[in-house]
Amino acid sequence: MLDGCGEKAIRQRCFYRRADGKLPLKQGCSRVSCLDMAKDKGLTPQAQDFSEWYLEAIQRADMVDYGPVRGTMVIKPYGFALWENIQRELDRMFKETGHQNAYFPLFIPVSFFQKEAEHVEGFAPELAIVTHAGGQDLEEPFAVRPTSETVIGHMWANWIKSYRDLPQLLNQWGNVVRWELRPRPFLRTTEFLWQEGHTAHATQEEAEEETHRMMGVYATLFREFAAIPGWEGKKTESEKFAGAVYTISYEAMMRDGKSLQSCTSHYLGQNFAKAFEIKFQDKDLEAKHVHTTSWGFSTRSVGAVVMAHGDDKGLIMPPRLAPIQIVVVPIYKQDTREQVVPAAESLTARLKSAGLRVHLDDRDQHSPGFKFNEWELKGVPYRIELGPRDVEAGTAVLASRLGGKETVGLDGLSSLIPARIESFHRALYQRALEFRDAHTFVVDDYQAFQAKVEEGFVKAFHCGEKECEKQIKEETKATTRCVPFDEPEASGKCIRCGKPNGYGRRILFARAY
RNA sequence: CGGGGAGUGGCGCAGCCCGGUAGCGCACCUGCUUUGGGAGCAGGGUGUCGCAGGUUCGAAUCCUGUCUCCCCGACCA
Repeated sequence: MLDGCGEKAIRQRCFYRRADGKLPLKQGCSRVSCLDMAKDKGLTPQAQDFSEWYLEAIQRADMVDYGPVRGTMVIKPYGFALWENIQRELDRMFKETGHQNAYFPLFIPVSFFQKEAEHVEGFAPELAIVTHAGGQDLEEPFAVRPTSETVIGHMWANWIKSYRDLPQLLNQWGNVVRWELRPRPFLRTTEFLWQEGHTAHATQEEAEEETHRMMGVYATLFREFAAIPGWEGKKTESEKFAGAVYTISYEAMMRDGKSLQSCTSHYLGQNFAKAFEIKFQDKDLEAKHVHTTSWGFSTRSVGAVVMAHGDDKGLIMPPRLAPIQIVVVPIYKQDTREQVVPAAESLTARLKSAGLRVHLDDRDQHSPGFKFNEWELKGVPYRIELGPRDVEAGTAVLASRLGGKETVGLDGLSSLIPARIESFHRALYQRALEFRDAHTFVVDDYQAFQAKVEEGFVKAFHCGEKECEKQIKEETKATTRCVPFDEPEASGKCIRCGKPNGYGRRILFARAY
């Protein structure tokens, strides 16, 4: 029999499928589909298997590879470039809101985690603990940080004496480790990169204001840069951060209708202040505990960008964050090469000096068609095709990743592209918003709830009891995502148990990553 | 940790039942012809067959042990 893509290959992301999208037969496929490869090098369609699509898309776009230890990943240059662009914008906004960067140690004494009851309970199962170092067992084992509230609290206890030392507005860029049982690249990895902000304030009001302000920064990043609409709202008791008084999150919808908790901001009250004795003397001469906050945004957001915008051709990069905003593909035969390539080079140089992130794909070993597909897979917003006919006419073909080609004059390109990038951003956001709204349902009976939660987000009333929430999760796989801030006040009966609603409005449910 | 599957060139697989010294496709390298939507031909390199024992004249293949990975469930940015 023929060999090639057996059944296992289908499951384990052999990239070659039949052109009709059907799974090849176990044996017949084999070579048949392999012969089809030349014709069909596409991704698994999203509608067929979204999670398979995701894994193929990020690997073939060359963003990521698996690390040797389970649950770890290598972020390759193309993926890291996206993260760097996210970092740059966030870091700028953190500084604009008065924060300073600092760095706290990776290793934290295990005993620190035991000082805050909820915190220890929440994080104990996923702590990686070092018990052996320097050739011998350690007297006191230390944890690899899963988050830094405890070390920072410990340091603050020394640093903060007076109300004059407040507020503390700190941010740290770094890595954390959480021993995850079911990892997926970007979405859930054992080690991940993030930013964690930590602030300490004299009053509750000020700390709560900070909690919301920073969620606002995150929302700006998502809406204005990543073009991802979402819902901001408060987490229910069972979904909040371990050790927080309350948690607010940004819930974004992926193209399979599932929710991705894309970042969180916590009001920690005086929980950590009491556990770590962070006290200050106030103006009224009283000794008081500070109020703290923390807020985090991780490389998970890279997964959000992929899953919120991508289509069957691959990624679609939001242009304000795209590592490459425009790719120039010269098209030539041997005898026209000398004519086309220099023109493409000078066009690239002009676009670069207009402040755009441009790449000239002058590889000789690939055909233009191959390059078109590859850059579409990588999600580059705009492509400029430049061939001999164009050079002669002083034009170029401008192709958008959202569809459509047009012939444009070479002279005006440097001023045309920035405007196009802005309209691309708006169109991408609009597209995501329409998708989100088309997949969000207001529901009042449990049967409809069960049906709709398979298609997207559901807004419904809930009693607010943990046990009831748990039942819903078991029965539908859906969890409470948040109590959205912009949801109008209303009253009604709990979708499942019929008791009076506990939040004064409908809350958001969805299956989540 | 419970249930299922798999470890063979970079990737995906065949070979194993019935032991005889490893093969296919893709990728990669070289050359020529190509290049406006995934190019063609010719030549070439690539393996401690997951690891450790055992059986045997001989093990990818049979036996024992062990490790790892993937999928499904309970935790999470």
